[in-house]
This record gives sequence, structure tokens and C-alpha cells, in this order.
Amino acid sequence: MATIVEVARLARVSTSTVSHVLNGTRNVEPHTRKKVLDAIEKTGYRQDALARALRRSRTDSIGLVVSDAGEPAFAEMVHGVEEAAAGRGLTLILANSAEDPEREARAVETLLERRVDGLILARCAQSSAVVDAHVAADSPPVVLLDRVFDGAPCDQVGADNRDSMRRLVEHLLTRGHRSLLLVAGDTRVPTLQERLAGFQDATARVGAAREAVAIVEGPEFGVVRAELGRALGAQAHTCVVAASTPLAVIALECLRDAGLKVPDDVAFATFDGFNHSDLFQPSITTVRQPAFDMGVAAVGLLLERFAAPKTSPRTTRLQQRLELRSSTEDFVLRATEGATQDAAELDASGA
Amino acid sequence: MATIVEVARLARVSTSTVSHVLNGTRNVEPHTRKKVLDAIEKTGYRQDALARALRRSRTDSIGLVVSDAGEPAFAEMVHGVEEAAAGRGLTLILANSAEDPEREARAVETLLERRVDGLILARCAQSSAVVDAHVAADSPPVVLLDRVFDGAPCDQVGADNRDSMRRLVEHLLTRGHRSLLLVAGDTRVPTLQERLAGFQDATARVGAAREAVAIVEGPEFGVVRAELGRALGAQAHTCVVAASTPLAVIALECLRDAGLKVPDDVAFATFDGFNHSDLFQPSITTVRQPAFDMGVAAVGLLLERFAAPKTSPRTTRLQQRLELRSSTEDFVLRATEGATQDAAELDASGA
DNA sequence: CTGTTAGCGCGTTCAC
DNA sequence: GTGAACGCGCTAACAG
Repeated sequence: MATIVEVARLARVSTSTVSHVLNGTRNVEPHTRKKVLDAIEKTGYRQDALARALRRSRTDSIGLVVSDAGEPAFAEMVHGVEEAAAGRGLTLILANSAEDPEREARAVETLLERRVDGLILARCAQSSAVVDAHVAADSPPVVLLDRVFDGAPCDQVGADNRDSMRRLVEHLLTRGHRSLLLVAGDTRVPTLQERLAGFQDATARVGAAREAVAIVEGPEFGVVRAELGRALGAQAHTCVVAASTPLAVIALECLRDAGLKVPDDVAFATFDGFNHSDLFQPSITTVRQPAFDMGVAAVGLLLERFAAPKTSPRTTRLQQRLELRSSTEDFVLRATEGATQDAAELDASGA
Repeated sequence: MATIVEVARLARVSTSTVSHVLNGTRNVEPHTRKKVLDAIEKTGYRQDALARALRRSRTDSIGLVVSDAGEPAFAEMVHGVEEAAAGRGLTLILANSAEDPEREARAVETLLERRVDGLILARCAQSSAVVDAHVAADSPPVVLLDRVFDGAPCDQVGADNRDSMRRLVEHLLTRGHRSLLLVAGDTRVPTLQERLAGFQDATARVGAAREAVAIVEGPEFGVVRAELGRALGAQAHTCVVAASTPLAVIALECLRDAGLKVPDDVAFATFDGFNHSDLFQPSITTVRQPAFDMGVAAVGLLLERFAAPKTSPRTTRLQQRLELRSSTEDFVLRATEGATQDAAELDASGA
């Protein structure tokens, strides 16, 4: 590979002139400029981003660490981040922690060694103190993605999980459901914690029938599955709500094993959801995360942070879309008087 | 950030000793070693990957360009590449060409500027000559992923598309189908070209009923959709086969619009497919691409290429899994004599 | 076993 | 408008 020196020699100018032609950083006579460009063409010269970065102490790259590259929602965030980054001339270094705090810490370390200009982190459930330290140190700037929390010392992009879950459950209540089962999962994860809170917000309003509301939570998928199986046997719920796609998979499997059909026997709704839900049965009511846009927004925050390093941290919450489908809409409640009455009240109160 | 010089000063040794402690590249006395480690601890020193790479002329990074980061199959490949790369101490720079030759060329250029040690390319349909040139130049080493072709001047990882399609169609023929419709898509894409060839391999054996076999191809999804709508109206096919997930989506929509139910009115099968197909109806017979493993294999080839730069290019074809589901298995052919007879023949011939 | 030093390729002063 | 020279932080070759 040709270097800038060879280009300069061939063009009979100094390396600094070549550099200035390349970067447009000062005026150069059209004639010499042409000589330089010709020499570049002739030698097939290509800038060395390494040397350039070393000298400028800027890499024009950002790092992204996701907690589960296999999950479609995260894949979409990656997609969004790549799109936005490429659009701004930033290259993307991608790492996957696979929900392993140790791998996450190593990934962050590697990215810092590579001197990324900024860092976007979708942290894992039990993120290590090492990572926290870097987040707080904030050099380079960090944006937390998806799993955000109040009072974080840096910029964040999340979804309005609590609100969306509340809206979803209120809708279900309006339709007359009183016996709901939430598959909440690992509530140490902020996202799932927020969704649980939203569920409680909504169900708290129906004091009377509250004993009919059940919540299955736990960090282990196996445990959740077992408990869910028990819960489904113990009581007939009219609607099951899953707080994420993996949990929805477990729930749907459990329902199938229990011989319960959606929506004939029980209604069903989930967060995140499945692609192309409209094409398949059961067609599932879904709170859809704007995953791509969240990735884009994260890059946006990072760039604004580059421009204004001192301003105080901001949190962006993107709105989720409630996609109503037959899994809840076609479920026919055998209306008891109480339920119908409650529903009427809720409607009247404008939920 | 502390540099190696400060560490050396604090430890009262030379920078080269620090370097050797860091890299384990020569023996150093336990005592001085400890001094160095303490100094590193105290200063919070971290290696600068940029300077290191510049000096060693190796970045320990690889570049990956995919043609559609939004497609789950590619997302899985990315996942596999990341996993394998991280496992070998390589960081991954990701770019998405979004099926745009120009973006692809820019992405490759950027990765070369960043001096990646190797390049993995899932090229877009109309890959530019610029990219071809780099592939041929082979510095750094290139591995073609997914969209491979005979006689490529570099290593490749693909799937056995032709074989798998042949197996799928032979299975369908065995079940008595004679009137098949293939949604082939953009046959300039090697993958789809191979699947089309496999389809023809299999159907060529049933000479008699051949006029019943239809193929819808074309680079534009919109055109495919329109043609498919016409084809479905023109003739009653017993089975529709989609050559990829996006095509499957179009096909399922067209079938729905035509009022045809899967599998009651028509059987259906696809390549790549949808996640969690077992949980939904229609539950679709799918030729599943080992996307993750393909990503892993690509990194493997790259590493072997690092070790042996001169050996001639190799192509790895990973086997695809045929997942039979109710979309084909529950379809009941109103058996004409001819069909049953043909099926018996095929069975006897051991397809 | 340890230190000195040259340069990897570039951008950027500071002179002219 | 142009060029010479320095240094970003590190490793490798050589010297002791």
C-alpha cells in the first residue's frame, strides 16, 4: 500500500500539501492540487485510518455492546445504530455480551482500547461494577440503550414501557378481562421492571377482582416455565400477557401444553412480539418496540453529546405502538354481570 | 489517559520492559514485573490499540458487510460472526450495504482504510466492480458469505441451496403434488439462482405434468407480487414454494388476498422461514439456513487463510435442514389416478 | 535480563 | 501558497 510520502514524491510536493488536499484544510493552487490528485490515482493511495486517528486522537468510530445479538429486537437496534452511524461517517464496532457481565466488561474494555469516540450500551441484567465505573467516568461519552434507569449519569434511550403496559392492560380491562396473568420474567432488568410496574398501575384500579391477577416472575426461564404451568392449572385466566418475546414463546408453549387455544379459550398479548404477526394464527396483540428508531436515537444523542460535552444527561423515551389483533380482540368473554359493569365504568372514566 | 511512557517512568524501567510485560513477549524478573504491574494499576493505564496496530501492522479486527441487516437471516450471520470473532480475540466492524452497490463499495473502502485483517462479504445483488477488484486483490483476505459463486477467487461459505431445494421439491412430488408454483424472486442473486436450479432439477424428473409448474421471478418485489397474483388466478396450484422469507411474506399475502387457506386449499413451503413457526398457524414447512453457523464458518476460513495465505480458495457449503410442518403435511391431495401413480413411482425410485 | 532507539503513517505546527 | 520537522503511542531490533 502506498503511503502519503510516495504520493508526495510522485507529485513533487510535500506530504503536508497532500494532507491538505485530502482534508480540504487549506487552500492549494489548482495546479498542484491536480498533481496531487493524479498521484493519488496513480498510486492507488488510500488513507490509513489508524495513523490518522492516532494523530487526530479521534477514530470516527463508535462501539455498540448488546446483551443478546440473537434477539430480533436487539438486531433491529443494531440495524438502526449502523444506519445512523454510517450516515454520519462513523463506523460501528459491534460486540455481544450474551447476557454475561464478564463478557460485557471485556467488550467495553476492548472498545475503550480501540478508542471509540462514543459507546452505546444495551447492558445485561447483572452489569458489572467495572462497566458502571466507565459509564460514570463518561469518557468517551456513553449512551444507555433500551435498559435505562432513573438517575443514570449519562444519556439514555428507552421505550415508554410502563405507560405502554398500562395502556395495554387498561384496554384489556375495558374489554372485560378481570383475571389476568402476567409473565413478567426477570424483573431485575429495568425494561421488565417497568412493564411490571405498568401492569400494576393498571390493575390497581380494579381493586375488587384483584385476587384474580397473577404474576409469574423469576430470572430463570426454566423456573418461569414451571411456575407458569402451575399457575395455568391453578386458575382459569381470561388473558395472559407476556412481557417480552422469549417469555411469549414460553407462554405460548405452556398454553399449548395445557390444551388452551388462543383466542378461543384465552386471550393473549405480548411485548416486542413476532415478525409478520398478521400472517399467522394466533395473530397476536403486540406492544411493538421502535427498536430501529431507538438505535438511531442513541447515535443522535451521542453526536449531540460530542457537540456539547458538559450539558446534563438526557433520557429519551420513544413511544411504543399498540397493535391490536385477534388474540385479544376475538376473545369472547362469557360476560358475568360484574365484569360488564366494571367495563362500563372504565369506559365511562375514559381509560 | 496514561501512556506507556508514564508507566515506565513510574516503575523506573524502560518502555520496552513495560511492553514486554504487557505482551508476555520476553522474560522479565518477577520483581520488575511487579513494579510494572503496580504502575499500570496506579495509573489506570490501558493499551492504545491504535498505536499498537500501527506499529504491528495488524489490527486484530475484521470487517463484515451484509446486504440487509434488517433480515433475520443476516442478523443471525452477524451474530455468528461476532461470536466466533470475539472468541478469537478479534473485534468486529459491521457495515450494512442495504442492497445498494454504492454503499457496499463505500463500506469496503472504509474497512480497508481501517486496515481490518480480514473481510467477510455478503454482497448485494449488483455488487460493483470496485468490490470485485478488492475481492480479487485479496488483501486483506476476503471470505464471501451466503452469496457465493463458482470460481470465485477467494474463500466462500454458503448453503447447499440447490440440493436442499431439490430435496424439498422431491418430497412434495412424493406427496403427490404435480402443480407447483415457485416464487423465485431475483435470480441474479446466486442464492436464489441456486434454489431455482434445484427446483428445476427436481421438477425435470416429472416430465409429463411439467406444464403445471410455474415460476415467478423478477428483481422487483412489486412486480413479483403482481405476477404472483395473476399466476394464482390463472391456475389452481396444489403447492406454493417461496425461495426466501421476503418472498414468503409476499406469497402468503397474495394467498390470503386470493382467499386461499394454507394448508386447506393449498400447501406451502419456504426457505429461511419465520421464527417460532411451530407456535403458529399455518405452521410452515421450511428449509432452514444455518445462518449462525455460516457466520462462524466464515471466521474460521478467514483464520485459516491468515495461517496459510497461499493455499487455493475453498468453498464451504453448509447443509440446510428440512423442517416438515403442517403447511405441507396436512394438505390432502384430491388424488387423481395419475398423481398417485407418479408418487408411487417416485417412492419406488427412492427419491 | 534490561535499555535505547528507530519508525509505523499521518496531521499539524511553524517557518518561509 | 508551500515545505520541514515533530510527535501521536507503541513494538521490534539491537546493544549491553
